[in-house]
Amino acid sequence: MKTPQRNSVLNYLKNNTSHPTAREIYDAISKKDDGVVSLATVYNTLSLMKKKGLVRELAITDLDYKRYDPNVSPHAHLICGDCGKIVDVRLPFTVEIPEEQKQGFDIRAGDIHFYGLCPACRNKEKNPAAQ
Amino acid sequence: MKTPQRNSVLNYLKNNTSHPTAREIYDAISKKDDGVVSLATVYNTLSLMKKKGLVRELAITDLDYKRYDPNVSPHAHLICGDCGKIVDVRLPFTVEIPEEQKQGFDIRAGDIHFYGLCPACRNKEKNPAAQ
DNA sequence: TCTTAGATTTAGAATTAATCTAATTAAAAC
DNA sequence: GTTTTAATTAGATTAATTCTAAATCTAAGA
Repeated sequence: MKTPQRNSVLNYLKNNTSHPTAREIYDAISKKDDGVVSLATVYNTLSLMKKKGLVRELAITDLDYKRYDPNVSPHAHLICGDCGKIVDVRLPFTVEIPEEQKQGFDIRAGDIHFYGLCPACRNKEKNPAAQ
Repeated sequence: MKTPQRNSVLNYLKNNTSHPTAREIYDAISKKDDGVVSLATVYNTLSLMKKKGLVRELAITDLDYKRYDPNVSPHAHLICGDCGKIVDVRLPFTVEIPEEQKQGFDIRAGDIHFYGLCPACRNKEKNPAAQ
């Protein structure tokens, strides 16, 4: 059903590559649209969008919150273990499990996450004093 | 430091391919060894093992708890979206990001997760009445 | 073997993301 | 406009994980 709240969430996520948490979405919308949505509705809407395949939910090791990605085309993620920044990567190949390794599973989706340090945090590590 | 509690956790994880949660580890040890360890120590020990590279922590979309895998050699995971079962898969190739796509990241680890239905849950879906 | 300093364990409290509940409000069908 | 159904919401609830501070162990040196 079309509601202002759902439109707000949809609009906020459209072309958003920051992989926000539910609370970040809530905070951003609340600031911009002056309180048109509650946190519960953000969760409800994300759950709905997920069911419809409009958003991917990302659970990432070492990050405490679920993150949401409106880009549902195949891609991997680079995650900074220091600042938590997440960026998209389009891999120039597809990763598929050979049939004989599937152990009877019917595979329907996949996540590929790479962990490391982003450029900014690499610098910080080299020059801690520069902070 | 060598303690009975840490040994318990280590032994429980050795060759364990069930990807248990912290609580599952705690429950299993408590039952077998009759209370030699507290839940806090299980968490402490897992955190230590993680730091030492003896265990991998898995955050998996749709599963609410972190899971632990003592198999730290490169491999992917198949995850059943219905019952939550996780099994290891050794891929016959390595997945690496081309240098020009790394966006300055220093990559140190990776997770590859495939989501779908395990054989048992595929059957359940076909024959719901057979339940 | 005894002592002791430092590390480990622990119960229970605290934190907090996410879910649930039940009442209010809004949407859309007619 | 009325009615029916779905959506929103504040606040309570749940539960994984972390924190705290006190008690207990470990291991190495005397």
